[in-house]
Amino acid sequence: MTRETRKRDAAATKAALLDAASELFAERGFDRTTVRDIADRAGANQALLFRYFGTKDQLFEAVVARNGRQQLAETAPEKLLGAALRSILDPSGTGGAHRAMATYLRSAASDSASTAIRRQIGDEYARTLATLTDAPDADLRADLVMAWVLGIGLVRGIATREPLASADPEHVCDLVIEATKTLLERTE
Amino acid sequence: MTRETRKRDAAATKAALLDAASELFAERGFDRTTVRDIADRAGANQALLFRYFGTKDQLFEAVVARNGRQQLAETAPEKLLGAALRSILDPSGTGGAHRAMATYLRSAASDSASTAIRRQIGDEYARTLATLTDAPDADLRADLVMAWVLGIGLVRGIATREPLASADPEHVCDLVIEATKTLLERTE
DNA sequence: CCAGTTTGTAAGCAACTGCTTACAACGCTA
DNA sequence: TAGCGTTGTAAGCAGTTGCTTACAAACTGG
Repeated sequence: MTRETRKRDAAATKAALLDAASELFAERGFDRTTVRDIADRAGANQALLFRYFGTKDQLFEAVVARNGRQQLAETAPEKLLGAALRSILDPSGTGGAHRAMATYLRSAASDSASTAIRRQIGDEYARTLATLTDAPDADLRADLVMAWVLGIGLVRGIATREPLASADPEHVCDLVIEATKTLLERTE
Repeated sequence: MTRETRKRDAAATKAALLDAASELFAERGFDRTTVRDIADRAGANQALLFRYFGTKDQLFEAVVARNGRQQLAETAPEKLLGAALRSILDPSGTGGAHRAMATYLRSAASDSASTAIRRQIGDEYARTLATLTDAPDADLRADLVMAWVLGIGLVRGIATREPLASADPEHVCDLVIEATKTLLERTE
């Protein structure tokens, strides 16, 4: 993993670039992350980034695709809301989930080619959430739930508003899930 | 207002810059808005922008301060949630409210000096919302409500997820307000 | 009418951006 | 070992960014 042991190993370099990009996009968003930063953190040369991924946009797509799928595959439908909430609420959570949301959030304002892949990830989350209600407008309600999770991540992790930012995750979870029940159970 | 009639009018130029900046920051966020764009839309010279506002950051502060206060002063506390929701849901709403939220959203990832002023605006919204409940953790619940509004704006206006993006505003309003009642009324 | 201040303009600077190119070092195969 | 595709490197290009400077034009007070 250190740079000494990785000489002439394309796969490892590729992975290192992907990892570095994943971290940086989550930390700073798309715009504020430069290809030089990514290459530096990966301990690789800038030019390799373009050789392997073509373009900064395409690198972003690769990152989002990898992280999003991974996290989604790991949680059961009825636990997705709780899991997503907890992962966004737990500051120590550097796992895939948190990073997927953070990336989504911090790059939400960038309307590059990556829009497509972002939408796709969102679709998969929403579709899963929609199975939790049998209201006729299930998809809309699922969108609203997702919006809430994202909003909480926004307020907590980026705007770092108090008291939300340092509130007890379980307490917040309770409040949101309770209110969400109202949203999901009312059948018009 | 046209450029012909405004020759040597510092106040008007300043206002035009402020207006142009307000629009552009709301449309594209802080990072993706250039000082050249702002000056162009205002029909003013770039250098004046720096003469009057000092720095791009400070211009942003001026914009956010002006818009946020203005909108907040215009709506009664108990109608703030509905108003904020409606203004974020109505695409034709080019008024101050919509713009304040959009600006907050699209520049959420930018951690420049403008962070302070953003936080301040957020505080004022949250404080108003907190008056709507008498729960001991009123501030936290207010933050959650605000997070939801912002999240909806994010999903609808930036990610443009369907079906939320083109859903009937009133219907969405009903769903959210209903669920919010649960959140605000439960006294633990 | 003339000095002095205010308002507007044009040009440019230094830093940074995504991306490219020319080339060296390496390792496999024949 | 000679040849050749793969991997890594250094330098740079063209465009954009925030911001500054030097200067012209307009207004104002004496």
